[in-house]
Amino acid sequence: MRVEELPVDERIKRIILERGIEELYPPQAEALRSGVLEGKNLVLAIPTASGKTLVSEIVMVNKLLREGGKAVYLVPLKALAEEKYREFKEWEVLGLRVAATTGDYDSTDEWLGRYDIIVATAEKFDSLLRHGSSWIKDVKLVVADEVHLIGSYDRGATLEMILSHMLGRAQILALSATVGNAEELAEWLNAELVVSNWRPVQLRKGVFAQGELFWEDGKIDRYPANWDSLAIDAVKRGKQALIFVNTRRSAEKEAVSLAPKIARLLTKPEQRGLKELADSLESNPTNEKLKKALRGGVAFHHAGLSRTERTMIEDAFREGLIKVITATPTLSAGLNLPAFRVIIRDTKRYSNFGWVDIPVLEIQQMMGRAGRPKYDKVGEAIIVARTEDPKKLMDRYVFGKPEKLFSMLANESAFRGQILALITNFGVENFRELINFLEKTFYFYQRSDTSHLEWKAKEIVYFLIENEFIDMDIEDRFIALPFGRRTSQLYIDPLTAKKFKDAFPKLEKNPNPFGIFQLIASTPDMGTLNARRKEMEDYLDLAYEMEEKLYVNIPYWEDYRFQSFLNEVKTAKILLDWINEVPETRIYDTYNIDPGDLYRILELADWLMYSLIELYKLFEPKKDVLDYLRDLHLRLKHGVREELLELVRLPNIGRKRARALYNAGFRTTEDIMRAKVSELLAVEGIGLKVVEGLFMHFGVELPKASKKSTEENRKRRKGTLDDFLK
DNA sequence: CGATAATAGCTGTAGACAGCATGTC
DNA sequence: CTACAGCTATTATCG
Repeated sequence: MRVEELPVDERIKRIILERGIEELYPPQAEALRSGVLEGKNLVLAIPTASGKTLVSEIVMVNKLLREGGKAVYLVPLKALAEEKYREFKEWEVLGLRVAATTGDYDSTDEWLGRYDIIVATAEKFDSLLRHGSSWIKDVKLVVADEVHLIGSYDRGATLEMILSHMLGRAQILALSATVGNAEELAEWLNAELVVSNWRPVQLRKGVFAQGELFWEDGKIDRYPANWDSLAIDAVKRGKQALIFVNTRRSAEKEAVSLAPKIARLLTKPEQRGLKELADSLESNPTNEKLKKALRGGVAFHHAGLSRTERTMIEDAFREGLIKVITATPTLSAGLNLPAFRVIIRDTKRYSNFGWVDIPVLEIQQMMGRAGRPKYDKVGEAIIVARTEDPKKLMDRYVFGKPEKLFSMLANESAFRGQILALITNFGVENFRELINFLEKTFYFYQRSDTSHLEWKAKEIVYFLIENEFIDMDIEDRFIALPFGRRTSQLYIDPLTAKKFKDAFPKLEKNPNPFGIFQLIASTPDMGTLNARRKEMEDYLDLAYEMEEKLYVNIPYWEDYRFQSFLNEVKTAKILLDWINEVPETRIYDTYNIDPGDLYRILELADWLMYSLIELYKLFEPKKDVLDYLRDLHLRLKHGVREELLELVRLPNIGRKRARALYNAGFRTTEDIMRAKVSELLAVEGIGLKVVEGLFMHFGVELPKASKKSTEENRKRRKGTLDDFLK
C-alpha cells in the first residue's frame, strides 16, 4: 500500500512522506486495513523492527485529529518511554502535545491533562488510574507495546488489569511479539488479529557446533572450532555482532577475551575514538574491565553498569565504533539495538528452580535483533551448541513455535495489590462485584475453572480485612480504610505496608538507621542482595552486635528465613555505609556489587522510606519521630552524614558539594550567606551557576560582572534534552 | 621433605516497575 | 533438576 492511498488525514501522510517513506510494509498495510482506523481493537503480532511503531503513530494521530481526546502509549521500560517520547515528539507540528511519564519524573497527574499523547510505563499508568485523575475519561485509545508481557511472572498482572479496566472504555491496540496463542488474546480483547512474520531485513537462522554452522536451509559453513570466530568473522566483514550470554561474569569475560582479537581489525581513527571513550569513564572495578574491552572495540552490557555507561555503549554501538557487545538479557527486550549478526551463546538460565531452558519467545526476540535495516540486506542469528545437541536446538528454537501466553493474575503478590486497589480506588463494593470485575480479565477468559482464583481472591480479602486495609459492614459491603487507600496510592505491596505498620510501635521507641534499613530491606518490594557463603558469618556477627537496634528477632540458622535475613543485614549495612559517606568505590569492593546494583537499592530504599513515612503519618505520629524519619530520608537521598543535612537542603547542593563546602568551613546556611562569591568559587565543585542558584535562593542579586559570565556559561551549554527533563 | 602441579570440590548465577516534589557533579 | 567458570582446598608428583 502506498502512503498516498492511506485513508487518513492528509497532514499525517505529508509527515510520513517527509520521512522518506512512500510505501508501507505489507503487515503495516494489513494492520491499517483491519478496521483500527475505524475504531476497532487490534492485536498486531509481528516481529520487532517491522514497523509496529509507525502503525501506532498513524492510528494515534489519526484518531486524535478526528475525535480529539487522548492516546496513551504503554511501554515496559522507562528507557523505552524516553525513546518513544522522542519519536512521537515529531507529531507536535500538527498541534498535538506529547508527554512522557514514569516513576522518575513528572508525576503530578493533573498536569498530564494538557497533553494529547501520553507515553507511560504500565505501572505508572496503573498508578494514575488509581489516583483517579480527571483526564483519564478523555483517553480514547490505549496502545500497549510488548503486550506479551502479560505472561511475565512479576509484571504481567499489572498489564492485564490495565487492559481489563480500559476494555470497552477506549480503543485498544495491542502490539505483541509472535506468541503461541495470539488468537486467544485477540478474542479476549474483542479485537481483530494481524499476525505476520514478514521483516524488512531478511533473517537467516542457524546453529553452530564445533566449527560447523548449520543454516536453517540445510547449507553448512565451516569456521574455526571456537564459536567466537563467528564474531570475529562478522567484524572482518565490516559488520557488528551482538552476543547473548546468561551471566554478568560471562558477559565481562567474553568481552575482555574478544577484545585483543577484534583490536587487530580496527582502523587508527577507530582506535583513537575508542581510547577516548575508555578514558572518559569514571574509575571503578567494573569500569576497569570495561575499559580493557573498549580498547578492542568490544563492550559488555548488563544491569551492573550505571545508566551513563549503558547509554554510552548503546550510542557508540549505533555509531559503529563499538563492534561487538556481549550482553545479558538487559538487551534482549526493550531498546532497539540491531546488529548484523546475533550470537546466542547460552540457551539455559539459572532460576529459582535451577537451570531452565530460556523460552522460545525470548530466544526468538534475541534473534530478531539481527539485521540493521539501513545497512544489511540480511541479518544472521546463530545459536551456539556447546554441550547441547545442535539438532535439538534447531528444532526447538529455529523451527519451533513460541509458547502460549498464560495469565499471571493469580500470582499472589501482584494480585494482592490489585485487589486492594479495586476496593479502595475503583469502587468495588462487595465480593460479588469483585468477581464481576475479574470476569473481564484474561485469566477468566482463558480458564474454564476459575475456582482457584476466586478462592485466592477471598483469602486476600480476609488478609486485607484482618490487617485493617479495608473493613466490611454488616451487609458485607467493603469499606476502604485510610491505611488501605494510602497503601494503594503509594503503589507498595500490602505486605510491605503491613510490615511497616507492625514495626511502628518498636520503631517509635527506638528509631535508628540500622533497624529502619533492615525493616525496609525485609519487605517484598525491596530486591535484596545476596550474602555470600563467606560473608555470612560477618553479617551474623553484625546482627548480634546491633541486636538491640533491630525491630525483629534474629532467626536461628535452621529457620527458612535465615538466608534472607542475612541478605537484609547486608543490604542494611550498605545503606548505612552510604549515609556515612563511605566512598562508592569502597562500597563496590567491600560488598562485591556493581554501580548499577548500588543505584538500584538506593532508588528502592528511597521510595520505601518515603512510603514508610507516609504510612507512619496515619498512626498518631510523634513529632520528633517524624522529624527523625524525614532527616533520615534526606540523608538516604543524598548519602550524607547528619552534619551535612542543612547544606544538602540548599539548591544544587548534593553529596559532594556539601562535603566540600563543609570541609572548607561553610557549615551552615548562614556561613554561606555571609560568604563572598570568590570564597565560594574557590571550593571544589562550586561554579558560578551554583553560586547564582544559592543567591537566588536567599533572594539576593548577584553582582553584575559575574552575572554576565553566568549568562555566557548558559549559552555554551544549551542544546541538551531541554524541556523534556525540566 | 618441600615446592609445585594436577585435580577434586565448592560457590554462585538476569532483570527492573512503583511515590513525590524539584534541581546531582 | 540438565551447567559451568573461577576459585580454593586437597592430593599427587617431582627433585
